[in-house]
Amino acid sequence: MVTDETWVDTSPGGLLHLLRTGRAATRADLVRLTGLSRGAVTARVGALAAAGLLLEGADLASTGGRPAAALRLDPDAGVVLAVAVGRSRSQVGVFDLAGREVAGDTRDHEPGTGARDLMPDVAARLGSLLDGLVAPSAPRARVLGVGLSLPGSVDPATATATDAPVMRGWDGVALAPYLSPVTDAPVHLDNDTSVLVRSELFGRVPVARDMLVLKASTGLALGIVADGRLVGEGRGTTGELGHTRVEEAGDLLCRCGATGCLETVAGGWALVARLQEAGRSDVRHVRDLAALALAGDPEARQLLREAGRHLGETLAVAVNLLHPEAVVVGGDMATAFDLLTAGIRESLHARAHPAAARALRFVPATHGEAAGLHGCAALAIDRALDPRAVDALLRE
Amino acid sequence: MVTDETWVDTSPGGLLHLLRTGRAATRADLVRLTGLSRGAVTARVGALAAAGLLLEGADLASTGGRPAAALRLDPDAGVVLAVAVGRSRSQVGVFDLAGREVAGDTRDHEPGTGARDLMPDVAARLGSLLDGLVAPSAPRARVLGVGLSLPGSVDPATATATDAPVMRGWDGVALAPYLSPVTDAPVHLDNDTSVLVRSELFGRVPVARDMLVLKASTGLALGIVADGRLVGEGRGTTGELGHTRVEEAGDLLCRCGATGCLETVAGGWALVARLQEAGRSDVRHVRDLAALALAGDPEARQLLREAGRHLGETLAVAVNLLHPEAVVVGGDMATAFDLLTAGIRESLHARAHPAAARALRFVPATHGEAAGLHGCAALAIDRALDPRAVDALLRE
DNA sequence: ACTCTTAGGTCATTTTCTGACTTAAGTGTG
DNA sequence: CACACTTAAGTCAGAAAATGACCTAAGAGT
Repeated sequence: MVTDETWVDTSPGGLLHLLRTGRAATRADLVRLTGLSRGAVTARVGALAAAGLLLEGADLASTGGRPAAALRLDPDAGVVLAVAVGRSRSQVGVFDLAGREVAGDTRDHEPGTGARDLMPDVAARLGSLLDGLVAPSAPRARVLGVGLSLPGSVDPATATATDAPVMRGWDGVALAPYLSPVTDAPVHLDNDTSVLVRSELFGRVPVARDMLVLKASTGLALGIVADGRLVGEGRGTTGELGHTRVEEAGDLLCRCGATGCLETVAGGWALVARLQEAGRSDVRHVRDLAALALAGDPEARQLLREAGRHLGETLAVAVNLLHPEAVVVGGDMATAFDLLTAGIRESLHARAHPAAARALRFVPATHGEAAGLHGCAALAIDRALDPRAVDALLRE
Repeated sequence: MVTDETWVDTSPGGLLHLLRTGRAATRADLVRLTGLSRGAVTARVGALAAAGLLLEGADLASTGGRPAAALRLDPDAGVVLAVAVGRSRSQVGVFDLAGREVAGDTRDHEPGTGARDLMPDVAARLGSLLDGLVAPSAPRARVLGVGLSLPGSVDPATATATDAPVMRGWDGVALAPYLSPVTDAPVHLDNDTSVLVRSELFGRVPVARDMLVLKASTGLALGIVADGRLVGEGRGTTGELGHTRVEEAGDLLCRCGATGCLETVAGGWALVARLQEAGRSDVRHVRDLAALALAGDPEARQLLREAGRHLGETLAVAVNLLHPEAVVVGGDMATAFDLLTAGIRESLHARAHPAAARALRFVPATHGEAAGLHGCAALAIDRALDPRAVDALLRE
């Protein structure tokens, strides 16, 4: 194995990538980082600017000499579409290339709604969002890609769900065709947790080079970032956390059909079920549960904290194995961040290596409720502005 | 994040890397893989051959046209030294650049022997191994590097152990100076498990792009390979498996000072202790235990199988999280591979996702008892023949 | 014997990069 | 407040490197 972490892509697309990810901001930075000569950098930057991808911003503060001109991607060089489909909710949005939401729409649907029913609706909503945009003259022409996420395993190559037990009516359905009325830009599908991880890594030097991204929602999943990269990127699956058998779950029946899964004691669906059994029929969704807890409901608080404790026990193995610096908490339960992490911390300190547990920081997902959607946008943008894609664009 | 898995290093060193790792064997392969023109490849191959790094082997079988000339690294362009220090044993060796052991020596030492006592001995043994070599005229001059491994955490940058609770007398001692009488080639230190993983990845297309490498020896550790790369490479630590608290261990006191660690029910030291308590004072080491089990001793077999079961329970979390294709089993317990994996399989099927567990293959470590040592050699070779190092060499 | 296929070398042309020179635009100082 | 100093960035001739058309080599198939 070669430690090529010092390697930098010196192609024009590579330079744009350095600028996009915040590792460089000026031509001088690029010269330093790439080892390229000033001339070569000037030429590449010129080409990127000519292609309308790069903007020369205001001068930065001087550091004792001539102030550098800030370079940045032109966020309006195009837009991407983002679609995050959940069990009972779908979010769609239009994003600029800086990853900012330009327009968006969230709608609930009946759990169990299949692709054939939901996707035309998604396409229609995307279409009207695009039509509603004022600024760009011909917005549809400038759609550079679509990022789509689903719970469960997907095949990114064909943009098809492959194993989505929670999403009946999606397995094996090719999703790209549904979007053809809106755009013929490439459609990228990934797992909902992968996409959550992406939203944390997008366009900046990440919080930590090694971290875990917990998606605590209806189900439980874990994304792993090692050396600043998403582990298993492009495989369309992420860490199954929810269906590991744990002692405390005993013989409780899980929605996956097995018994004793972690989800039965710490998954959102199980917590909601527990409240409902206790007569709280107003609680229909994890979001309701989290809201109740935030409002001070003792039962909900107790449940979430307990869930955190159970979660922490399994998480401890991951922490020991990977020695991450941080745990990012996303998903619907993350609304009650403090409660959940308090529980996790508790059992982590009991179960994991003391040094590893102590050093751990807990951070809420950057974009909160819309983190998944932002991740979908990040997916599409990263693909559209992939160094090699940009190079190909410039060659035209 | 950019999926640069399709990226290939087209520098001369990059070509050598492609040849070394078995992804290319002929000039034509290199042309196909790199997209470089024939001329460019010819020039680079020529330069590598002129530097004495590359050998033109016999012609390969024709595939309907002129047979291709096989290119391969000259395995005798240099040697590397390998040193694997364990709790009670040190292995040293001289390896050619193809990773073949040219000379080696294994010696037991008193557990607890410090660096100050052992390292001069290691250096002396390396010196006499080198002196004993017949083939190369001036062998010491051709030592391209030293690979060294220790149990516990290390700082690769300074070649110093940072946290080796099992290895008192090694913490904070810079190891490179001890080897200066033998060679002034660079000394590379890594964790024993990292090095085990390296031995699996070295010089070939790996068994699986995603796999776990279990080191089951006195202690328990896990190396993770995702997308063909060692996760956390260069951090000098690997997956702590042994010190995760598990239910079954109850309040058993671990050698780390805590209670309830997995090691207390599945670590080699604990199994040996258990046999000794039962009056089997002839069993002093995990190797004795494994040997007994292989010889049919029912008590030893029972213990190993049980250890496998405990191990599998924690391993299940890793399997669910990472969906590996294979688990490579190394370490002293791996001698009793069948017993151990039978136990692991059992609880894995009970605890992990059925699909993930079913697809899993169990494979013994390629180099058996000497896997760690081979890994040390692999470390030194990979560093010495790193594309950028080779490029630098050619520029001279 | 011949044609086809694949491997591999050669070299003039083209592409690309460097590196010295120049301009620009700020800071600090006597 | 002129003047040296520092940092940023553009320009272009010369140097370096890659390409791609053309060539030879050496087997298989018929």
